[in-house]
Amino acid sequence: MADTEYVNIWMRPERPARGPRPAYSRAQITEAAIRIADAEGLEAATMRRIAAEIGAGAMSLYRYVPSRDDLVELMADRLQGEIDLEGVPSGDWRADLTRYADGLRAMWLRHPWVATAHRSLPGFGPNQLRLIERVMAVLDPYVSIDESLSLLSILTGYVESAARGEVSQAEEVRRSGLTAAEWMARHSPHVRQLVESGEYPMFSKIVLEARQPHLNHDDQFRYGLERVLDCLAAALSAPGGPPDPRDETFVTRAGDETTDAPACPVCGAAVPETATGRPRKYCSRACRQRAYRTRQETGSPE
Amino acid sequence: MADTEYVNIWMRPERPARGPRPAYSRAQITEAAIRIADAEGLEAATMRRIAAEIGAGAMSLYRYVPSRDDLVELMADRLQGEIDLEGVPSGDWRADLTRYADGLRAMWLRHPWVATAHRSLPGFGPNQLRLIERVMAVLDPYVSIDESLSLLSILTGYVESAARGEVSQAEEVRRSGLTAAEWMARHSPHVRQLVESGEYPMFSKIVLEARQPHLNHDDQFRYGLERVLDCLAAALSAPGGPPDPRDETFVTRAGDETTDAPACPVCGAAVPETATGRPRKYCSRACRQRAYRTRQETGSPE
DNA sequence: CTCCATTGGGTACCGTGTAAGCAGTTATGG
DNA sequence: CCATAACTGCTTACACGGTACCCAATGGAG
Repeated sequence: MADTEYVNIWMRPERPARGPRPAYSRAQITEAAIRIADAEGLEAATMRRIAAEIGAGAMSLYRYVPSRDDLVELMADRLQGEIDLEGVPSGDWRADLTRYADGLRAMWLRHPWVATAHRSLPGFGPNQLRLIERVMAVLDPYVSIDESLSLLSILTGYVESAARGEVSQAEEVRRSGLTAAEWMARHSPHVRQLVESGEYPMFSKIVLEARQPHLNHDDQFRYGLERVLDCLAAALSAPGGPPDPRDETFVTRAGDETTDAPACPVCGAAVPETATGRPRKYCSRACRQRAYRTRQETGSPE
Repeated sequence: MADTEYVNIWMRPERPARGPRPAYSRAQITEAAIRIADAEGLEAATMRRIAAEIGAGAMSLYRYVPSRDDLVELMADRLQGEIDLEGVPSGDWRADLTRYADGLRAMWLRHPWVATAHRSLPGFGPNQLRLIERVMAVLDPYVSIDESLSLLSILTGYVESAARGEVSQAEEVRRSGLTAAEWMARHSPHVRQLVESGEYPMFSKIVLEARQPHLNHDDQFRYGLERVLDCLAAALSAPGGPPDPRDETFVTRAGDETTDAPACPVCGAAVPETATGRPRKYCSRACRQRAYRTRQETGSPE
């Protein structure tokens, strides 16, 4: 209930104006969490474990991050920052998008747990925003924004879907504690049984005839990627665009919350009552912080 | 420990040979769990909650299912069974795949929690196998198994990616307890701030100019789907068929397609062959027009 | 009939995220 | 200079999660 006024992790200030120097930082916590998740999976990155990693108490983390979900969001955005698109757009859209696709996939493979953390929603994190700037600029000279969004979502969809496939097998293997070969060996009886039943001819054909699944993942990926890029190339020159829409804009007026409780002067949300009955002016610690900073910056007495 | 010999849920027999009649069934439990997950999200489908739903004790479920993860797998496979592909393949591959895509997306929208449950790995469940049989048979007459796998993974990747986007917003809204309008209103200050900062021109352009994001999701989906199907169509009619995965250099060969075939001077894509065999310079009318416009603006003779 | 594998149910354990209150630490007002 | 407010990291405590283990009841096999 507390701190509900911040829509995002990104809207919430990291450091307060006064008081002792924080011993840690969001970046440090995020880094530790990523280290653990890389090694043992996202579910191993519990609050206690992360805190132990940096030598803090479990609850201390909540001084920096309002909840674990928010921490995961921080982690996800940090990951987006790993995709290096320096110099993009270069003028060669195909090369640029190949680089983007490779970078995105490589990031997924380095951090298999993104499959769990990823929300497919705009998180508005700084790294994601920077990435959007680069990638969206690639097709901008050729097509409309709407078309750019559509085409790039096809590309990103392909990359993430491919990466998800690679990653989930790796995760399965990791979780089972077996090697990849052992995993395959364990599953083969079932597969053989399915094939021998004769009920699944296409499945059997895949198992018996297909060479793709046994192929180098890199080549598999690259082949599909070329197909997708061919698709984009065709679309870049296609007549017309997406269907004509009409709708109101995303940026709407601020919410009109109606509550009878005293309103927080910073965010306007209802001020929660404390158990002690001590009157509060702000709805949360964070809002109080913000008010102080604002007062300091503006020199306002109140 | 005791049940390690079973690789899968599917390998484990549901009912023992002897003893009292079980009071419940896997199907019944799965159904109840799906009902709860549909209404309140996958995280609400706890063992205790599911058991309560069917009037059993929490631990009783473990007589039917070895773990919650396995139950989730049962649920996921049940969902695959909802995709009706009766009569597929019909001979019209494009219609078949459209039906598959629509069915897959509709299933996702009915059960938003698949985004969490889905593992992108072959689970070898009966419904998934049946689905594979139908879908893989669609392109089987035209291309190799390997090509079928590649192309269909592009399609499935697009559909799931699109559905994941729609669903995750819906889930976000559901979890926050707000209406979609309220959610947007809550986020708009941050968006506005980002736009007004001037640091993110492409993002701003999306917010201020794009109409797609506010478009009917169905239309958005269908537009991208047509693009993907166009891509498949191009691959199906590629000269000489798909590259042979056994060929170690098939990757570069796939890349060379654009240079081997005459390339469109505007977009760089391969110029498609016409049914009449009439030679073309540009890959489409739009590219020709674009080249014409450019020529006029720059005054270039060619 | 007896036997006993299997049933559904209950209790208990450990690990999770996190709310609330604690004793120190620091910046600020007087 | 001090008193104090605001903040720090930490500890305790709680509700809830999956599930290991034990139980009496049940009903088919012999």
